[in-house]
Amino acid sequence: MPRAGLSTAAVVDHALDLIDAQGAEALTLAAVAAKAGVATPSLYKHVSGGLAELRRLVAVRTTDDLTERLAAAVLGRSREAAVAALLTAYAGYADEFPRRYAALPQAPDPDPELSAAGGRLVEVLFAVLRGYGLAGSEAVHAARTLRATAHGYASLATAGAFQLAEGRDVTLERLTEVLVAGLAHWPS
Amino acid sequence: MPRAGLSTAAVVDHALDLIDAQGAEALTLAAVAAKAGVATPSLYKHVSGGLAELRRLVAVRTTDDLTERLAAAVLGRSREAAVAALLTAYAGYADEFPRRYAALPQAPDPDPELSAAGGRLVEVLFAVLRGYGLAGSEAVHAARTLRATAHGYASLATAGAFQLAEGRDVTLERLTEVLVAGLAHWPS
DNA sequence: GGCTAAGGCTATTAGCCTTAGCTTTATGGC
DNA sequence: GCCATAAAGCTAAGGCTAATAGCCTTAGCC
Repeated sequence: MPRAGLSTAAVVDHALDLIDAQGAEALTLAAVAAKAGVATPSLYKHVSGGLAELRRLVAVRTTDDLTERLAAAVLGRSREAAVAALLTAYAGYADEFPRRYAALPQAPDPDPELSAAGGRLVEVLFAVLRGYGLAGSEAVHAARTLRATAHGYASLATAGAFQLAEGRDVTLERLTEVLVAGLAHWPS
Repeated sequence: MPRAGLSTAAVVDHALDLIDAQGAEALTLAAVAAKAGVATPSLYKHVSGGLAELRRLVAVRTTDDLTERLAAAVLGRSREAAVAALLTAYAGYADEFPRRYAALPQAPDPDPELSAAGGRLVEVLFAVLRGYGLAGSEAVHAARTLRATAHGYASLATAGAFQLAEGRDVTLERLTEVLVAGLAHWPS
């Protein structure tokens, strides 16, 4: 029995493929093992915590991917342009990988690694807010506002909540305008 | 074997109890049956679609409960007061039943009944927007903005994403102010 | 050449969902 | 008051999954 040459990262790759193709429900150790050409228990050599840890790893990977995109999008921009680019990139990621994004909240509850990934994402938001001269507690509230807005839109969009004929793009534009205006006249 | 006097609604009640107490992961037909004092297969008499349908029913019930709260909160208010009351009520519901709210996106994907429940919720938002003279397509975009904001905040709050020391209440205040201002000067 | 560690495997257990078919209870009409 | 029938429960069984235990083999290094 030749080695399959698996690794933790490769297992996560297969997991993401499964989720993207069939949704979070389809993420099962048996399915991942089949994709990897390996027996189910062998996965425990790379993902010792079993299914729960795999879900956690998927969430961390997704969050980090998203963070990278956001960082690239805001690079070299500031204020309105940065906020607009951020929201566009955020929504774009969710649009490109809807099932993956929808699977994010499936991760086990309070996890240090996932929190750290969230922290890295928030750092990008803080960087954008620096252009508005926001710091300290108000920057925290503004960052939460930014994140809540982006996540709320992405979450509803991927969940198929926007069923009326009106284009989602326009909604995102309006949302962006409201947010930009709100940051420009931040209440404090 | 005396009758347990079960009904679809009672099954959903038990499901909600389980979710509230132990999270969405704990929602299993076996556990519901145990709570109801019934053998597992008996549940199929009331929830013919099995676990998937139960999850769907839970989501519908939760959405309707939330809608009722929102409707009560905005009753007799308009404009800023209505928006503030709406967001407070929305966040309050998620805060009171965090696991139930977090379980919402677990429902099977495109479902007519759940869509209808979502539609009823959106009707409340439209009612609030009437105070702003918004109608037609712009009202749709504004309603989505409203919903995305409320859901984004609630979703992140229940997921434990707000870990810094700053109070969530203040964040919600800021979010409300931004939204109120955005609606007052709606871009169109 | 041999040792060690890592990466596979099979076998097994336990828990769950689901279907099928039987039995009992309650109810409504006569 | 009795009986037919539908609803509501049951047991039994099948199939899927995660997870653990214990074994075997490969790869690499001393």
